[in-house]
Amino acid sequence: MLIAELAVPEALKERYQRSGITELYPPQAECIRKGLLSSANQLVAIPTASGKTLVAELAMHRHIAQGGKCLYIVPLKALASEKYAEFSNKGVRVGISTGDFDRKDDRLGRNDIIVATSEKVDSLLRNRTGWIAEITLLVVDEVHLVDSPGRGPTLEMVIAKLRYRNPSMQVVALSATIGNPRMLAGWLDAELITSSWRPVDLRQGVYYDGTIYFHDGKRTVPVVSKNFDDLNLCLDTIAEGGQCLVFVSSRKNAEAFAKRAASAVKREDSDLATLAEKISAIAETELDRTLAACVAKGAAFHHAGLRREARTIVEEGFRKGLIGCISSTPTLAAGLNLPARRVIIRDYLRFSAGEGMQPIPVAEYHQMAGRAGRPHLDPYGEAVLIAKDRDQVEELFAQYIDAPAEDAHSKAAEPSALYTHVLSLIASGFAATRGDLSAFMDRTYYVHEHPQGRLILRAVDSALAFLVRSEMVAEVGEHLMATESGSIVSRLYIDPRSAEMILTELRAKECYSDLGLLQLLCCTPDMPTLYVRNADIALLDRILQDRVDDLWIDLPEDEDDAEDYYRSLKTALLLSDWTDELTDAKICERYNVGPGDIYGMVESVNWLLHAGSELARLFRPVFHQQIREYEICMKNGIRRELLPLVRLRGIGRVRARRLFNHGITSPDAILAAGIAEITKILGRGVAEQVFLELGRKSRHGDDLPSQDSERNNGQSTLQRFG
DNA sequence: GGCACAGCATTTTAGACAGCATGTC
DNA sequence: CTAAAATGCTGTGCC
Repeated sequence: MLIAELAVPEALKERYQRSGITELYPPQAECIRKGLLSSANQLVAIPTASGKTLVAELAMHRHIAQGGKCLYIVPLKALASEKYAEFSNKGVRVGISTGDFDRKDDRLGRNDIIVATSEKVDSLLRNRTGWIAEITLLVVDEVHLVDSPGRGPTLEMVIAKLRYRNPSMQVVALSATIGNPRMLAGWLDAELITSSWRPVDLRQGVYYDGTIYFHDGKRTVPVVSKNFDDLNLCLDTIAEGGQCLVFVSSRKNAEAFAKRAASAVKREDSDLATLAEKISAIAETELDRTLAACVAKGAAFHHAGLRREARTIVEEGFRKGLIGCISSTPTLAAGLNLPARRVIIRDYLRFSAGEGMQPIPVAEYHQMAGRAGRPHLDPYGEAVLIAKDRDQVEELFAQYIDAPAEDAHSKAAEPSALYTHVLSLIASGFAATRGDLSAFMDRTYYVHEHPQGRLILRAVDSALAFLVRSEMVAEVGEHLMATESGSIVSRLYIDPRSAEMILTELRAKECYSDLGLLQLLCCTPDMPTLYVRNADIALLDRILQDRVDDLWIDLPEDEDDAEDYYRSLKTALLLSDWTDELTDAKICERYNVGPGDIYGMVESVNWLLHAGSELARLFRPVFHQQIREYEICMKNGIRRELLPLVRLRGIGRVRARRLFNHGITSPDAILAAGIAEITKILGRGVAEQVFLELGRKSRHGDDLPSQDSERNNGQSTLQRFG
């Protein structure tokens, strides 16, 4: 089917034709034939990289041409950015909304396409964002993730909510291949499009003892390294002029492989040197330096311990063809689209808490294998599993290559998932009685899969009981309504169980303590916590003794709960070190984490600190100011004494500390010191900027105490420059 | 006594969404 | 509980 024949705007067709796209791929053509452009709901379950985005784009542009508005839901922030860039500059207005980026909500609504994560959409629904009602086309990328235990229920509820609000909205759901696409399509009232067609030939095989075995033949891999088969596979691809992606099971493995690959590849190249220099320039920790050293020789590793900048540099270096191979944890499997000639799935077993080593799901294998072969650039793609012995060759073929994809089952009946969703249904007007709640549940994938829906109704009941008990929902006769705290908790987007913990502790504590608050937040189900090593326990016990007065939560009686307790304590200590201005390098060493982990944890706790300060504002006002201030400390990684300084534009962690150590502790002191003195400390550009701002503030009379500062608890004049 | 190191025992182990209001070195 | 690599520990041999 030709692009030119399609009922979509001419401008879009011309754009495609200019970039060489003249004909649809077979699965795309099938979507058109099955009514994509005449508002039929569709579930498109086809392999990665076989043109799903184009299907969505065609449908979106058709809606926009008719005055409609499109919402594109993705599972990851990185994917949101990728899609945002992809849809932009094609003659329509595109917006993005994730926790990171947000063009203010009302402005956001002016776009034709809005790309957002599922949680963000849920949050927008909870805040009753007006433009949601204008959505005429919903695109859900990676719908099969309704199956994921943690976040699947949110996606499921968001889809159900949107369809409830906009009954005539078209739904286009994009999915990886799954075992039960018919079931999922049934839920969505969607036409099903399945296919195994791929634009680039994908050869899947198993390596054993110098040979890759394919269904239709084999390929000998030259032996370069005596001991390392994985390395030989990698070098083979590079020698052939391709690039290689190696999936391994742990960060340590990823680093170890990259080091080995680096010394084997040893490519010397000025572009590589520049790239390595870029990493060195931002390097603060040992991890960054190791990465720089590997990149200089043409190999890299990739995992969530890396800071974002470092990850981006690696991804770009690979995309440009400079880096020959990346060894990666699953970060790259699910995230960005970063194809390579050959993908090596080296570790198909991965540790899972409580279950030991588990084989990765078939779906994940496909996701990794699907990265093989860059359209228009590689003649073919190869995905290779590595067998440990001869028998395993057959096993791996059966277990992965020839295995059917897993079914996607709803996880919405998981009791832990429903607290937040039941509250949100009541607080944002989807349900006003128990009957409404159960009627709404009928619209879920869970009930579509289990028509009786017993389990989910029981989970709804127990969630509701909790919400009533903790006074977030009030039940008056038949009527269910969110209380003030319930409605705030729903909008803050934290788990009601977290909110309940925070509220009880805030109300119970006589004295405020930064560490106590951190510890509390880290005990919350919304906070990811650090792994506790054996050697940590002694250290943590000592802290437990030394800082009894600061801590808010006691070691639980039950020994089974001790691990979680230590985990949250360790996490709280890391964050406390961050606001104590320890360097990244020091924190990484002390807690055995990467800089990326620090960033992630600070981000999570910031969100909870914000929630905590909002809850305190209403229910424990004496603590409010202090929590708000500590929130700023956490954001900047500073002690309280620097608070007055970071209020200034252009002054962050480092500059504030430099000023403070020169005895300049407040904006007033800056003015008093004079521009010459400040120039000596911060340099001319920054000093001028600071004085410009100070001048502007006083002209506007902004240096008078603001209304807020009456609640100031004796903490100096923080509000002055707000 | 001190130290290098083989060889055995123990330890450790992936990822990432949300609020808010805009800018670090 | 399952694996495998990294790390820790012990004991030996050597000077």
